Amino acid sequence: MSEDKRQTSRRKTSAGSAELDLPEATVARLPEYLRALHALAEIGRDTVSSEDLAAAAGINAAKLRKDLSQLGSYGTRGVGYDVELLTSQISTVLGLTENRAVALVGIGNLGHALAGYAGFSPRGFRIAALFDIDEGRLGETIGGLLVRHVSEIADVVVTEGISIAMLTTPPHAAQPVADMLVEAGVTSILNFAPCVLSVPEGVDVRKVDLAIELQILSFHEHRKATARTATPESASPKTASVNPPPPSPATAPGIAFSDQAENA
Amino acid sequence: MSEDKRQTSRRKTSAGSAELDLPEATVARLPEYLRALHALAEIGRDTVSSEDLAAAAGINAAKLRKDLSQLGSYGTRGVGYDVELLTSQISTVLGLTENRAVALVGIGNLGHALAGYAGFSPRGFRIAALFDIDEGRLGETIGGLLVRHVSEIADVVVTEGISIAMLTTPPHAAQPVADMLVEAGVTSILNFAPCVLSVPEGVDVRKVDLAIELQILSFHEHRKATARTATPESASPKTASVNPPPPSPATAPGIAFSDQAENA
DNA sequence: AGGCGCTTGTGAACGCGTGCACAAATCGGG
DNA sequence: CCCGATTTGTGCACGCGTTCACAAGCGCCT
Repeated sequence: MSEDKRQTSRRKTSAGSAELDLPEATVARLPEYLRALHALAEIGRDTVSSEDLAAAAGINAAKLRKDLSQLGSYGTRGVGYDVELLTSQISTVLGLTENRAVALVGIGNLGHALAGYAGFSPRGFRIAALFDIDEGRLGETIGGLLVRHVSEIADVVVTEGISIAMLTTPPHAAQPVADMLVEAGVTSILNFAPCVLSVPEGVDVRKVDLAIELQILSFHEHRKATARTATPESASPKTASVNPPPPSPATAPGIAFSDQAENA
Repeated sequence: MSEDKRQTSRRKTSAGSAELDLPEATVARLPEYLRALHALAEIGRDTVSSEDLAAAAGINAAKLRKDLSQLGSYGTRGVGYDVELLTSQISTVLGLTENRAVALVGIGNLGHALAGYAGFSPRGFRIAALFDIDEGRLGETIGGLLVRHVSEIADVVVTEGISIAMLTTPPHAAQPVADMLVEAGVTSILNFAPCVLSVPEGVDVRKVDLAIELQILSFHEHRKATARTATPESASPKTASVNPPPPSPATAPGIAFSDQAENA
């Protein structure tokens, strides 16, 4: 994400906790593998081939094997991967062994929804504090959690041991709030505000901008539309795209896709 | 996103609407440029250098120039880019000249928030229909919009001319709903459910998984933490990362970063 | 009119990520 | 004990994306 390229160039510290620097692309896929593994465990699978796991994660099998090998993973040739072991391995690498406390700043429309979202806790996170600047929201409790004033960030972040924060304020408030969070000791921010954040080195920022996602889709829509009018004879060949045949599992072998929805 | 690599390999159709196939990475950045341009226009700038615009978008200047050049853009050497012209260009390429109608399926915690989110309409989108399967929500209106039953998807998508849908259902419901949407003619889906969707060729799916974003941040937290304990002498050199110096703009030249928060 | 400074646009090198294809390894059966 | 079926782990090549550095172009000032 950030421009930080330099690594400590450490590989595997002698013994204790294996320390390794994975390619960013691999890191971004590990959570998806983890989710797929949970789904597989829930339907009773105890081992998986790379082919099956890749299908469940929506990813190329070779890519998955390379990812897991870089992780120093313990698969068994001729058999596959042990679901439980691999789950544990990835969880450890991602630092999910402890439930991480997360702060949420900006209890507006979106913040309210995230505060009540049940999908975080089974995946390693616990929303430990809510903050807003609006006096009108301060008394409110959401899911048994009190909405505090942003001026309490410094105290609460320390006492709750928070290192990750989600930012759902209006864009004009995002930078000052980010400064407060960093000052308090937060070193990772998930930014939902449509603006660029400036943070000191050592702090990671990931951005989620829903309008941007839609605009990217819009581009492809635009391209598809103009391609359709430009070459109208291509409306029949094979990719009609509108009213396709029964949307059956036309994707991959292995796991039946109706099963994969079985996760929380 | 999907595995669809083959392009129509079309470049610039003779006259009318310029047709060009941009690299995916460029497409993903164009919306960010657009947002930065809006912010610049709001503070009165009518021309921008690639350096300034890149800073406002949080991106490398050379990358920005290459992106815009691929777009066939009209900058002026020695001066920069005309803000209004460039805004219009990018908007056209992204297909944002018309306000696109978007469907939202799954009016739960998150869906409710998105339905009320004010940030879509100024960026080219209009939420035109809400759907849910839960009887309890059917009567409800959000922002003057009625929550309909999913069985009405087929009708409403056609009459409203919807081609993009956002999916905020629980994961087990995502695939069947996606099938219904595709069947109705939707060709782009923004999926918030933590599961893999199987769609026919010609349909684009983008996934937004908030827990995954947190898990990626968690990895970096884990790495930073172990690096700190492994080499405790590095706690002083320069990147203390906790309680850093006054979080001043320690990032880049060009635009003062205190200005960039001024966008809507 | 001419020169100078500034900024764009792009050619070229580099590095990362992806995908193929195969050797190595493991299990089960005969 | 050996053999074949199966699946992992990886060396290698290719392509995309990023970055640098510079030539080309534009405006302004003298």
